[in-house]
Amino acid sequence: MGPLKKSERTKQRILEATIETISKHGYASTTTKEIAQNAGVSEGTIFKYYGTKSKLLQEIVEELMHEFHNYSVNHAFPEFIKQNDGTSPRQLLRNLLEERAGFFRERKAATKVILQEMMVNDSIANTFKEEIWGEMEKVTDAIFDEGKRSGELVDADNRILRRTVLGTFFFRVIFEEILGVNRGEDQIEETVDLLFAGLEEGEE
Amino acid sequence: MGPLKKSERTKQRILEATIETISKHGYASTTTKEIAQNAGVSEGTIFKYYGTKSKLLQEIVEELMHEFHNYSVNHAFPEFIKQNDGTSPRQLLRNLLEERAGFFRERKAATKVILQEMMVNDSIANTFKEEIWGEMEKVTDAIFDEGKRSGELVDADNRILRRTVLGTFFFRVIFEEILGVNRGEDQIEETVDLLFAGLEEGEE
Amino acid sequence: MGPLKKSERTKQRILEATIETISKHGYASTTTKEIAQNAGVSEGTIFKYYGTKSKLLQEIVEELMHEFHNYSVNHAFPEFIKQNDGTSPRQLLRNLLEERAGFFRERKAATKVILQEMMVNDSIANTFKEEIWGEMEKVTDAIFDEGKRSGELVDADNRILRRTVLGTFFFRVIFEEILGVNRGEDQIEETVDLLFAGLEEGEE
Amino acid sequence: MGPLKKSERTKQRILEATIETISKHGYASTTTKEIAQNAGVSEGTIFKYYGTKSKLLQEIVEELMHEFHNYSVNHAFPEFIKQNDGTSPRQLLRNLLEERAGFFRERKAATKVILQEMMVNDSIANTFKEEIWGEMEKVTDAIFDEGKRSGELVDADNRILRRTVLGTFFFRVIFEEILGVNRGEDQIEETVDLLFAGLEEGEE
DNA sequence: TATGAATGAGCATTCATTCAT
DNA sequence: GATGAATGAATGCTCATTCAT
Repeated sequence: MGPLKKSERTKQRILEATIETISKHGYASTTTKEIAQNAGVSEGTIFKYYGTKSKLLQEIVEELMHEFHNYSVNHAFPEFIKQNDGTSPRQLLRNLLEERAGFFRERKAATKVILQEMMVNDSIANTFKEEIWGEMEKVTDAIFDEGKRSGELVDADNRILRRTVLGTFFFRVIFEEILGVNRGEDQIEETVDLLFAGLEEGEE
Repeated sequence: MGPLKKSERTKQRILEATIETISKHGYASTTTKEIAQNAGVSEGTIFKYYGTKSKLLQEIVEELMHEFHNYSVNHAFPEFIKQNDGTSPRQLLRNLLEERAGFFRERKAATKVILQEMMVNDSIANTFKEEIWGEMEKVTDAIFDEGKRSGELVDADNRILRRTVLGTFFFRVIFEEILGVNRGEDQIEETVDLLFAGLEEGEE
Repeated sequence: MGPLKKSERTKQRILEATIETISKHGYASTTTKEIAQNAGVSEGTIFKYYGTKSKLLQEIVEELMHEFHNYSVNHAFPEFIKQNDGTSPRQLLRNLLEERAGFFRERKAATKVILQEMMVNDSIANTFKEEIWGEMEKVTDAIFDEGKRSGELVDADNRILRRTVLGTFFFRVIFEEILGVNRGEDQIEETVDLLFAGLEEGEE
Repeated sequence: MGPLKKSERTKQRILEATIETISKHGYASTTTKEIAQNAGVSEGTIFKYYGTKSKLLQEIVEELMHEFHNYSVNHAFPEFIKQNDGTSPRQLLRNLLEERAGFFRERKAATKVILQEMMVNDSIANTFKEEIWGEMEKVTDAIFDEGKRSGELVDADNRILRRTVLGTFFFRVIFEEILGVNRGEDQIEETVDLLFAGLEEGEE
């Protein structure tokens, strides 16, 4: 692919400025004037390309969903299938969570925008549930079911297993990365190991 | 105590309508007109009692913090100390999380308001970190340290233990209760049990 | 007359607070809440006694006009008539201006209110022109005419004589007393003497 | 110079409408809606150019002060110095007052705005005292001192001389031009002559 | 293509006024 | 007689949006 046309570069600059700005103050408190300043264009230009302010938000959501979907299809699933021969559930989840944490970490601002707006915007909440959550349900179900089938995993309700694994994961992504509580330097790997081994000291 | 004075009742009605309304659309998108309608008072009355829109938000945060603090001091800590003789860490955490989940469940709308605004309002983020998170760090540290001392708990970094326990907890409170993903009927108890036992089937 | 009834005292307190408050910020920028606080009563009480905010202003104007009128009839005119036998115009004006300066000086705040509102309120401007200015025209005309008849005064148009005398007078009252420019300690007497003698050094 | 840019013309139209409107009802009673209608623009446009209502007032004051200062430096002072050889104080004051009366007469509305607000706005009162009054003190002091030195002027305190001359002047400007009392057709010249000769008929 | 001038509906906030107690 | 609770119309100001150039 050749270099982007000038107008495409302008569109992109606007989108980036929008993500950056909204992630700081929220969609409703961000003005198109502010976005225009941060993007280095006039307000008129924003409306030329995106029509309305709310379409800017839609665009952010759609872009992230699209990337997430691509990522799943091109990255996570093939990997999972490839390893499906002998890799342990522990290792599979380790890999999965490590990769997805990376995905969101590289898109911290856009992720924050979606988390913010998810709470006040039903359409975004639904998109999240269907696209992101739905996808994670599918993958984890596959891992859990296979793990239980092979006897490697405790025989618990997938919903509870998922809460444990993804709760820990989202806590890491949301609270630690974005809000900055409980901050540390570790890899997610040791957390997964802990989950698998349990918090209680095994007696022998 | 006798019945509230009329003006106190009005103040309370306004606050409740504010919580309800903001929790649905977010602070910035909620108009004082909307709040007034939902509270059944005139806009003027809102400003008579609360001065500015942002003080309404402050009031919500402060009230929740105050209740949380009272709850911790009067409820959680005494309970914890009373049981500190022989109760296992597993049981202590079960009790703690069950109670706190109840606290937030009873204040679902106010909790949602704080979660929303935490992401765009530094002052609220800090209040959360100091008051709520700080308190939960303190209690869990006490439990973890004592558990490790008595050999009942695995010897891991408190930060990682906490991520596992509180991640699972907040996931339940935020995602399940408020966003409605992964919804089910269970008690938090079985999740704690699972955490303690580990996800992996012990071999025998 | 016996002591004022309680309600009369309250009315009076309100009026005084109104004069004091309006003289500082102007009628339009003064709120009834502010007046109520300064008078130590509730806002409701103000409306009980005066009905509307603008009637408070009317009342101030009317009271000052009434006092000015009383003052003229009971004080200035009899004095002027009594002295009308041989007193010089110079002495008559000295007395007149000295007394009226005293009148306004004792009612500085109310005078300021009227000067302020005169510029934006036609009804008050007319009252001023008719009551105060009209009266001063009448008295000065009498003095000027008699002075010219007796050959003691230069034969100039009364309008120009009046501008000289009353301009100097109002300058003193308005600018010096109220705005504080050109401030000093002198009596108005020497100014009148200067006016009569002229600014130019007579040659001899 | 070419024609003003469109935006400059709009700014100017707003300022003129503001002066005209405020001079009629006073700053506090004038609404931005009213100004917008009189200027033929939308309210938004006013705020685009001036930010706040109070900055509009500031702008009026500053513009008048700027013009007055330019006028003094470019007009009055050079004239005064040029004539400083043999012109009599009487003639100098005649010229000075005639010119300044013209200055204010050409800016009647803006002058009225400043007089109104001077009484309720300390910052404007100070600007008036420092810029306008201060300048007039300086010029009149120069004339008075030189007049007294040359023996052409009576040996009186400058403050009293000034009250006589400027009182008469401001009376003319404020009361006659703006409030319409004592109205006539004359030039200020004869008033100055009267001041210099004195009100009293010289005996010979 | 991109701008900046202009708009007007909508917002938070104020304040004179009413009225039950 | 006096209060304070409540009102709602009006205000200054913001901001997404339009459009001529």
